[in-house]
Amino acid sequence: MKPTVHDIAKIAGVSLATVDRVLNGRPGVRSVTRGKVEDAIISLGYVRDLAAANLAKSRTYSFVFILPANDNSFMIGLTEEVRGAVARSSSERTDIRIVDVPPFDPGALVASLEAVLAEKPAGVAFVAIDAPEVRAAARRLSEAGIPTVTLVSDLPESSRDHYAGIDNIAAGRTAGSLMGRFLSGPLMDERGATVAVLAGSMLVRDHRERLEGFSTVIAHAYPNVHILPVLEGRDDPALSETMVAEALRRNADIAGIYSLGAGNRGLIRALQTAHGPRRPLVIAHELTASTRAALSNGVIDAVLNQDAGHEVRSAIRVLKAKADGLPVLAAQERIRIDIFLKDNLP
Amino acid sequence: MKPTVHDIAKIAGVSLATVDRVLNGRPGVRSVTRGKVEDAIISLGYVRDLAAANLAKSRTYSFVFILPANDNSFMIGLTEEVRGAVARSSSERTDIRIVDVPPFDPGALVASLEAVLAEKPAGVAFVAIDAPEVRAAARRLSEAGIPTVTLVSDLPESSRDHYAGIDNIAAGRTAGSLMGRFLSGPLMDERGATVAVLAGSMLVRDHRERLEGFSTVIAHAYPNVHILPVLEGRDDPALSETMVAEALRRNADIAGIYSLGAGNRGLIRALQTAHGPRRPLVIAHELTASTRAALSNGVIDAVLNQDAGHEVRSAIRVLKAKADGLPVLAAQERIRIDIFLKDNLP
DNA sequence: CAAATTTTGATTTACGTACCTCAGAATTTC
DNA sequence: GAAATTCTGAGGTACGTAAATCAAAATTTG
Repeated sequence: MKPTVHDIAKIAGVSLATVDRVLNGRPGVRSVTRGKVEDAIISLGYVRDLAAANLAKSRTYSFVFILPANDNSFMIGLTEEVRGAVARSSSERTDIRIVDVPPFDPGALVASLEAVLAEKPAGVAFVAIDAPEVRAAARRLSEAGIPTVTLVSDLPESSRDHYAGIDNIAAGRTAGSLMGRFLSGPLMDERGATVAVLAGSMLVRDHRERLEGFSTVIAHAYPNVHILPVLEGRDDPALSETMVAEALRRNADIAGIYSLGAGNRGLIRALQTAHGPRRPLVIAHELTASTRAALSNGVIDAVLNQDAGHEVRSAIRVLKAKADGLPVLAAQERIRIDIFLKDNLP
Repeated sequence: MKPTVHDIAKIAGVSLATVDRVLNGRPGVRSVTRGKVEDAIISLGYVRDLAAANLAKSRTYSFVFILPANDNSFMIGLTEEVRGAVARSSSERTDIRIVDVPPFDPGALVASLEAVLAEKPAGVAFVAIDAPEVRAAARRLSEAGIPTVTLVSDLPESSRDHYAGIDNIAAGRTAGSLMGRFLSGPLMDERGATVAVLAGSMLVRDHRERLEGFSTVIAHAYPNVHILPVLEGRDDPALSETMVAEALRRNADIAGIYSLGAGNRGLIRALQTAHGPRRPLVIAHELTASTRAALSNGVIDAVLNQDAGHEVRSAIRVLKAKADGLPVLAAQERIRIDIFLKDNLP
């Protein structure tokens, strides 16, 4: 039988009330008595029954998810996943609220974080923007004892408790390695090969990190692959399309394209209308309806993906664990970089 | 406020006892009364509080994991993951027991399943062997109302409730696609390229399926890649090593090796001692200490992996859900094929 | 040493559900 | 219409913990 508070009281020779005071850190216990109770807890190997405790407290975990009101497929999918979690939340004693913020706007994010801080939720998840004022707001949350998790985009060297997202440098390295290997041979002559990079904005940390990883691997392992200046398409379909089309026109010898942002719809349109000597090798990020279709019909060769559903569920698990002061299973919470070819599409 | 049984009683105009009889399918309720209660349940949107119910029943889920006593790294890791789950199980109202069976022995597996059936656990997970008698034993379990999950290796067209493992045909296709792309160019001349396949045994379903996927992609997309007859190394390090060494000696032009079983330690040793004109391109399965090292230092080029921890946790979640009659979140329970290059090693 | 303060015990109620008993009401059977 | 049977209500206890009250004991303070 699992030991209960009653067993502790019996072994320690104190009353239930005292055990309760020790367990819940309430005042009014001499240190000698506290010691006796703690010894009993250890010797019995007591672990609090969380289900019973939550029932007694009639506790619900109230979490807030702050999400950018972005219109790209990935962010829409992410929001959808959080909605799904909201739908399931009642049966899991969680009460999840979604707060929308304008995208790429540190000030708005800070304002949201402040507003959220005021209502003292049991935990906050947000898509970070890498700015000092955001870091300061995160610090105020953690100083108020509110567990915080960054989602998709991290805020390193801050007081966040956890990051639910992929390692973007590793993602860029992986893209670089695939690009190098796929290009070696058929698409590369003795003069080397030229590769274009399409990003959203170099102001966003994820994009910077992916480019960094990509460039590093290319420079070290595939020195005869040349990377053109980055095209910043602001994750906008129309802008991305014209930029890519323009680049293809100007550089007939583009052998590969790495799309590290969310401008894939435009990229795909540009590729479908272009008619160069040969189709460039394309590696993109995020499996959406359009990238999936492009992968199937050979317009895109590989897609690196982060599973938004996993990220959301992981964020919730971590927030819950932190709220309960429980340890986090690191292996379970590591968000993986999925590599999809047309052959392993789910 | 979430509705409770008390609210149902009030709305339906019956007593708590009657509500309880309806909710738990106990006899002694006229169909008219039952209807009133059911209407109230629906109109209130009542959902039973599982935590409270389990507390009242002082219920623990008793699950049994039947695992082959195999000595390869993957199975050892899998067992380790189940052990970890056992360690955590007390705090999750689960009581998991591990049963060892001799590997590759359908009779022994059936005997274990029978023995387990006798003790009526709340759920069973087992690594299936594709044999009619195993299928029959699984049927008896499900007829007894015991949820069953196959782990790592499936038993298709059986009465199992769920399969916690990867799609091995897709894994083989992915390996084929990577092999074809990586080979095209530097390692392939106009005469094409030769590829060797190292398997454990063609009697095991996973291995057959991986080979099937691999061969299909190669035949369709890379017709000038030739696959040598499969080497069956029985997942034994020594045997695998001699078979690979022998093959390399006989076929100096082997450009690629696909290791789809668990004979990687032997394979790596053979590769390290061989000194052909150029290193073959190697794709293997399962990220273990040895494949990880080989990936880092370039002996292996890509590793396809299934995360044993995820499989075990998924199996437990599914068994729990089935035991409670709850739906399963398919997206969460899909086990993915991880592709590791040296650049995205975790 | 008395008064004030702190510490502890005993007891109770509550959370939402399960399960049991027993009495009384309603219905069916003869 | 009486007897047998089936249904229903009222009430209780339990699961393991939280949280509160109030009295009694121990300790510290003046």
